[in-house]
Amino acid sequence: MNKTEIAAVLTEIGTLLELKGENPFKIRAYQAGARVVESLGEDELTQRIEAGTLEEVKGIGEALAQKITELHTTGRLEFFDKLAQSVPAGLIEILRIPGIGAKKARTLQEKLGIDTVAKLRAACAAGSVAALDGFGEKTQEKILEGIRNREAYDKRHLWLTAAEAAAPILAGLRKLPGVKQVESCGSLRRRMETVGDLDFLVAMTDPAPIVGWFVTQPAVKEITARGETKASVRLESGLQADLRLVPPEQFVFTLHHLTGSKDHNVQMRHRAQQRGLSMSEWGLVPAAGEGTAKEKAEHLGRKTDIRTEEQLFRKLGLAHIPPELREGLGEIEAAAEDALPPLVEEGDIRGVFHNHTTASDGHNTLEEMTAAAQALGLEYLGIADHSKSSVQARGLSEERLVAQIAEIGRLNATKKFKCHVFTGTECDILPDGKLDFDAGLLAQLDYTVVSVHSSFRQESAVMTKRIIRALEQPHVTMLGHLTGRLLLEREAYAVEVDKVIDAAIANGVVIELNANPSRLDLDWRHWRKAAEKGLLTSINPDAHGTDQLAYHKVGVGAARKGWLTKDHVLNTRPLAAMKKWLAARRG
DNA sequence: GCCGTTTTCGGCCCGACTGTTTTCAGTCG
Repeated sequence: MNKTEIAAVLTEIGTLLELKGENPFKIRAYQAGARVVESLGEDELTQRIEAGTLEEVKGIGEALAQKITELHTTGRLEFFDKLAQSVPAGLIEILRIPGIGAKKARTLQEKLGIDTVAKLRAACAAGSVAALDGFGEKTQEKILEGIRNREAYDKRHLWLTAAEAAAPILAGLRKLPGVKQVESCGSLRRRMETVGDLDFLVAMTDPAPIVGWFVTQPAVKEITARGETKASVRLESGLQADLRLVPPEQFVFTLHHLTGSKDHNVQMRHRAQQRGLSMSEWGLVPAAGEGTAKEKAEHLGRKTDIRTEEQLFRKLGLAHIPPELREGLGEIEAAAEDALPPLVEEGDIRGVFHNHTTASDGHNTLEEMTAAAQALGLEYLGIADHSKSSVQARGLSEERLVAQIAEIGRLNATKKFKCHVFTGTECDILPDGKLDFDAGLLAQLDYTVVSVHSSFRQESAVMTKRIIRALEQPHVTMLGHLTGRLLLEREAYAVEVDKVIDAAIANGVVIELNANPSRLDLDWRHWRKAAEKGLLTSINPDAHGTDQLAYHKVGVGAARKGWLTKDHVLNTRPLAAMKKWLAARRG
């Protein structure tokens, strides 16, 4: 089993234990274990299992190490099989209905024999759920509503979709009287590739009008909770949006808390404890003494001199950790040693490669794309239309590509645009690893992106060999969307990413960070290690229209999550340096 | 089940909101 599959089993064990009413801390240990396994490299996991050093990893003890090893080597786990048999499969689905936790799910099963969503719906319709102790009419109605909406509500949303939904709400909140500070938190602020819900935090003096404004926004479909300092709504798109209101002196603590991630927060609280402090959304207060964290924070509130996250981190002896890095993957250790990298920024991007025009499946002409790139302040634009085998995308024949090279040459010569256009292609990697164009033609281009667009279902070893073979061909500049995933739509194809990374480094090939919001491929989780090994990336919008050229900004978010600096990103180089680099690469 | 510069046992975050209660349990984040 690979690490993703193992992590899924550990997570499911956690869920099953929850349904059995097990010790909550044991459940948390399995969930934490799953996250730790997911964060390890595939190679590292294998090596540790072989060397028996799995227990050295924080969060994995004797029991988890044994179970992970069994899963990795045999692909099965007796403990899990027995556990799964003892819990009806339908209960897990019932647990996903909002308002139903482990306790309620168990009650439903024990008292009414409910172990599927269908039975639950029938019981609600018959009114027998409302008659249970601890349940009532409203709960029953909420469950029915939850069953009706679960598809839309379960869904996560692309980062850009969430960002676009959040923008008008943020802007509106900022304009309200009495509002001092506003920020969106959670995975949106951490720039995760997908977002489950929106979290808005407001520093203010009078909550009532703000809550009133929030729940009456045009995009609001349903109000799910409305209190003094909190409100939750469901937007038309299915996105949930939460609002939190705090006094100004508490803002920074709640901002950090709601930004997360959970793992990061756990580690931060631990660090605070080591310093005799207690950290929470309420404040950073002495751990000793009577009273809750909230009471102490309220008592100290006006006296605290911490107003920014920089100050909050400094109080714990840490350099400022950008939100993108707060995943509990070593950022606190690095911040303690002042070893956090200076992350690449949107403004560092000087030009973009891998863009399409109407010559293949783009929506805008060469000139329109160039004008749009210039309007974005970019110094250069790389065209990379599809090659002949991508028939569905009107891939260019050799003749049409030669004609396009000439056309781009003429456009550059007119000096009509300050933005320079580089000639290129997105050349198909054929199923056997050969390229769709021969080396003679590729040599005439400024650069070549090679990508897989067919035979997605090849075995992992075959796919890996196929891609590596392509990287070894002359005149290959970059590898496009390494795994071919489409977020929330299509899984990555089976491929050994680490081996492809090593081959790219060996052949001096760049691996793109495809910045299309549905791709963000190669995934940010790989970049830190890959960059340390010497891999270079290019943040490519893969724009199929002028409106998509700015996708590189989304890609910068993913690059930042991957700990990348300006030096790791090829297209932060100015035009002259870029020309020189490409010329040297062509040899 | 994990962890330890309070180290092998006893913690492990905790408060808001809801719906059900009649003082609180369950869920959620």
